[in-house]
Amino acid sequence: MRTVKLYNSLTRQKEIFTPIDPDNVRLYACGPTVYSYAHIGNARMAVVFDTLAGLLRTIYPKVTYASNITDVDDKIMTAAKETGQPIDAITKKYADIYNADMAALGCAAPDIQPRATTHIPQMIALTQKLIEKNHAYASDGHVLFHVPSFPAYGGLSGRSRDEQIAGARVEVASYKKDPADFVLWKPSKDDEPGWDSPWGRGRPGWHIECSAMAEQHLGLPFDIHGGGADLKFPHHENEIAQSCCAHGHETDLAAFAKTWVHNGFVTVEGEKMSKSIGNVMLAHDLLESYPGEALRLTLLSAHYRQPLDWTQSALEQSKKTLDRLYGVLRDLKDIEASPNEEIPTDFMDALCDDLNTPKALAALLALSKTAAKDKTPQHKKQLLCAANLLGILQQNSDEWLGYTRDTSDPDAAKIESLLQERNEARRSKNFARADEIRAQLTAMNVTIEDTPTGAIWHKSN
RNA sequence: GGCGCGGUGGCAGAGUGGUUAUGCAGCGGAUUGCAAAUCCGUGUACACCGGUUCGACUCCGGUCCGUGCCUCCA
Repeated sequence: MRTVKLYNSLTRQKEIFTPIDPDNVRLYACGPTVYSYAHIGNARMAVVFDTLAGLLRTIYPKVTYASNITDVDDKIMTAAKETGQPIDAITKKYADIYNADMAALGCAAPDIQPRATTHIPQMIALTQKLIEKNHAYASDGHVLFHVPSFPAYGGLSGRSRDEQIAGARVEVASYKKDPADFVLWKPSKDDEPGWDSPWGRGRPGWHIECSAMAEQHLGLPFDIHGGGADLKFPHHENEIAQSCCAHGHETDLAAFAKTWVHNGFVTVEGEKMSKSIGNVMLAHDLLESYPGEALRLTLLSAHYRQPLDWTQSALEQSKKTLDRLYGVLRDLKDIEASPNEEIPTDFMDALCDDLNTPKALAALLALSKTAAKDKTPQHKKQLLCAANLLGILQQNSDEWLGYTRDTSDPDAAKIESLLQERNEARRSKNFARADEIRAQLTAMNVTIEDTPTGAIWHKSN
């Protein structure tokens, strides 16, 4: 059987991935807080873990992929205040948009998409457990995790508690026993969302939800926990602290999740993406002008752990690459893909080596070259299988390339008649007129190709 | 200040102790009335300085530069 190697942030090395239960590989990735449109950084996380889940599915009989939606958070409350909309309206709206946008990027829906607000009792129970075990304390309506009670704290991000305090830029709240302590539960004002709890009406801190939801839906320990690199500290560090301490695994950081996978950051045209610079690229907006597959390919064109600079030219290049691949598929239209064919070894080797998508893509391009030349059912099938694993080439090639005829298009008749006229002109060697017509069609976004069997055209976009 | 990551040909981007990454662009050619599309050919690039080695872009040390995180953040 094939094995996958993954870089484990917890051990800081590439490891051979061995499932805890080979009959059910369990994967959790931290999803978005739904207060706005998903940006290209959110999309990278979704695409990376979708691809990882897909790879694992080709190897193991069952994969359970959970990715949460955070629907209670101070940022959401702020958005509600600013827009005057109710909180649930906002979270529902943006959760739906998130799912639609990620689907457009070729991401399969996670098997489980838990929401924080439907897991409040589990979070309260977990918090109580931590208090019972003296890892947390109630203070001034808050419940805080007491970091000094967990000497192993900091193991994921590799920083000692003292270092954090030295580097802290934030004022220490008075209700904290220790500057590093973090909130498990906090009180809500009357106009804020809240739930009854043993500590009064309040709402959960950010980190506890993932601990509670991962435990409930996947069981502990589970195989892989993922998310953006920036979540390593404090979010993932705190998840580990909560979950390990609640279950008496104070010395074993892997008692929550065995393998930690973090994707790198996305910059935009060389700059950090931020609201103040105004360069936040929203998946939703990009999908207006580019197909989801082009966005997806761009996100997979760098290794997932490397930083990715999002540029217009990278996006154009992805589009071009897809055009060429679809062109190959179009040439193979009449070839029936052979029913069962293995995914090519070098392609799989690349993906299995810590999800090396750029290398896999190179293998796929080599494969497309072979397929275009040999035109065999086997090669076609291999190409389709490999592309499927990357989540590309899922569409009809004619449609992608603009060869399909939309009869409702008001230009269609005009294009046809111009093409006719050009054919006439060419036959009578009136090339000046023929070129004039081509220029006219080019202006209409129509590209002509003269083939041995006659001229064909497609819409260029 | 602390912890981390990275500097590869015009651009994007893998990888390796000694052998072509790949793609885009460019250049040359085939094809075409001219194009388009396609095909063929074409680039000894690995920040700098030392060290280890028969041999380093790849390992070690240092320098410079860029960048991320340090309790809002995918």
